[in-house]
Amino acid sequence: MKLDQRKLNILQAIIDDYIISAEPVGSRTIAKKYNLGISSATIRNEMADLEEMGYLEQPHTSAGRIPSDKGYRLYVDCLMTTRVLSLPQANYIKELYKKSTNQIEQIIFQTSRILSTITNYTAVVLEPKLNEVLIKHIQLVPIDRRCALLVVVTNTGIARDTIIRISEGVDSDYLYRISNMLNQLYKDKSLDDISLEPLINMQKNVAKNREFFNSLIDALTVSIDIEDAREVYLGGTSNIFNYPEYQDIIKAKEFLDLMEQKDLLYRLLIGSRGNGVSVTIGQENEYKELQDYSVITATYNAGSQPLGILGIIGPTRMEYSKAISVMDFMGETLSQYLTRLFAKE
Amino acid sequence: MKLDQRKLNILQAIIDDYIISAEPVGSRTIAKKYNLGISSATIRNEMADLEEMGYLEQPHTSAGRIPSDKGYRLYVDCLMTTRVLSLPQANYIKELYKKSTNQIEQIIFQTSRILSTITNYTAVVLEPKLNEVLIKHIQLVPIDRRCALLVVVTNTGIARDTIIRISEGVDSDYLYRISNMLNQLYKDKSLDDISLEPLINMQKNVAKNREFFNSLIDALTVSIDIEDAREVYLGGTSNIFNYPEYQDIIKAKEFLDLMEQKDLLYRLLIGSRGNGVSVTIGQENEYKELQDYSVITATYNAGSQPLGILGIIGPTRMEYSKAISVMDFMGETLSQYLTRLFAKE
DNA sequence: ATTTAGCACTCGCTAGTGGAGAGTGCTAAC
DNA sequence: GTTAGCACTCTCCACTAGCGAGTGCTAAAT
Repeated sequence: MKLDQRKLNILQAIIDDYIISAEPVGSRTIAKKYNLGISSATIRNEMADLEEMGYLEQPHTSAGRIPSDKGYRLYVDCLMTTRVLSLPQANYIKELYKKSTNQIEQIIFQTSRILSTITNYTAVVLEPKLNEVLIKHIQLVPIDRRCALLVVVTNTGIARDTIIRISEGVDSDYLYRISNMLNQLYKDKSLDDISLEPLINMQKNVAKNREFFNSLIDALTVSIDIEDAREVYLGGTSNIFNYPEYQDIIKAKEFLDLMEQKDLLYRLLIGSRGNGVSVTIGQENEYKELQDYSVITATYNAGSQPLGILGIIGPTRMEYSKAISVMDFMGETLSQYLTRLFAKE
Repeated sequence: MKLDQRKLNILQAIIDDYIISAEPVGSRTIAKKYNLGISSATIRNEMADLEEMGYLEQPHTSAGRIPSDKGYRLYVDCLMTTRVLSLPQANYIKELYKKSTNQIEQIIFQTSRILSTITNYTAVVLEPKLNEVLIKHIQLVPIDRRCALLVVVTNTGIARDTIIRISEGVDSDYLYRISNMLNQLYKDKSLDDISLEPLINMQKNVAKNREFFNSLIDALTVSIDIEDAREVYLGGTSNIFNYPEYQDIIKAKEFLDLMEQKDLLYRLLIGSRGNGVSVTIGQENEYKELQDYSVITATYNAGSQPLGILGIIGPTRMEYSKAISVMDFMGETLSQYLTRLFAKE
């Protein structure tokens, strides 16, 4: 069977309609609302064909048709009318960003809120990470007699701090000397090729302060495991309730439980292919738990350096056209913002 | 009318039963299940009295009674049998803490998860803050030619970082000198009595690098506004769905929207009275949005220094006895953990 | 050879009905 | 003061009937 233009028109009409109404679409609706110049009977025949080809589904006999994941895919790739964000909307977003501080976490948090508010879906935003994270500075800061803070600053603008306990003989002078040494050892080194060996050797040679070194090595190990610490920011989890397909309390709970699994969200975002905007529809998702949803992701960067990923999660019956344009714009805007922040010159 | 012992016994039985069943409790149920030695008819009379006194409510004629907020209050203050956590449960919690790192945020996050898992309610945990937050260290770290990071470390073990843009003439040597100066100015000062004046003067006197100083002053202002940045950690938001009174999708959405208002949760926790465990039932809550829920909070500290607050939010029909014992234990355990971490000697 | 009108049939949704069950309040007896 | 008995109330559930939307098929029209 061939997918001729008429079938495509009908499919488009059905999906457009279903996205708005959330009700199975019947042949008469299409015939009346969309002037395709054919009768409902003809549309009925075509719809039967489209179902056979896998683009439509019927919830039960004598109901209208709803799009399948395959149908949505075709729609997203070929059928939908692509939009550009309206100027007022674009300005609105930019305006919101102006209120941000320069704290990276603040900006990312803000982004998740803006995204969920504007799209009405649940937003997930991954904290930035450079491909090559370099250590810019390491410092041991004495807090009181028995504890100190190890602060590691990277070129992504993120500082991590870990408490370490210190033993009797360690004073702030000593900490200062160790800080200097750590800087010499690790400054401008990539997180990936940091070796703890020099520290371990040192521990062996210096008989005293053994406990302190243990603590230090532990803390450093934790601190440089940046990947582990990339926070995922969530916004608008309750938005899912706006959609009739998730009025069911069981489904709602399922969704919320998913959203609390930070590692799942992390893998979801990380796994999104390529640069720019990417759409994953229902069963296309590699995670079973998410195969009832559609996910749209977009990358953001500083200059040409990819930094992180933002995404929205909603029902497969998503307003793809609007959502994609928003994601595109947000990725772009955030990139601009961060590029300016990190500007090399 | 007098609240004699028999009335109290009946009230206790009703509340105990209702907390488990979530169904209005009838006189026959009480007569059969709890051996009070009186017939259902007598209980009926007493129940009518208790209703008149405001301790019970009737959803509709010919239904059983449910406790009012006032009833729960009496229950919590006088009637319920107080429990202590069983040893296995206590050990279980301690075991979970052993997996934590020494990163404060990690510990607090962990706490919110443990709390929500064990109680089956939604947990909120406020990041620590000392009464007197002292700056232990300030450092400007060059990231690249045009931007640097201002890192402020406090004695609470929290580092905050803010990006600042730097102008042409500023090199890492210069940043280093400024860092030293900042440390001299602000080290061991309380956040409350930090004055930006010296910096502003400096900016006036040093004609060049005006832009850099602007940026620095802004960043410092943001960094020392610690109160603004106290993160509230949430756990188990979906737990609310476990309870029949929140099966309604509209109520559920309301709840989730509340939980996204970090500032509300912040004020809720901060406003909890006194030291130790505190229970707020329904309408007792000063925030209208939360008058359908009960909140139990507990403080945690390091030594004698109060640090922060943890809380759980659930239906007014809460397992107060169990919840209170868990909160008590968790506050204690977290305090011990942090006390050891910050131990002065 | 398509396209369309007509029609019988299917299925979900809704409103209405009628017990069953749980619980109350009252009265009168204990 | 307590209790048994009873009439009454109200919710909940299952059942039914009818409506409406939509389909697929057939036969006529283009």
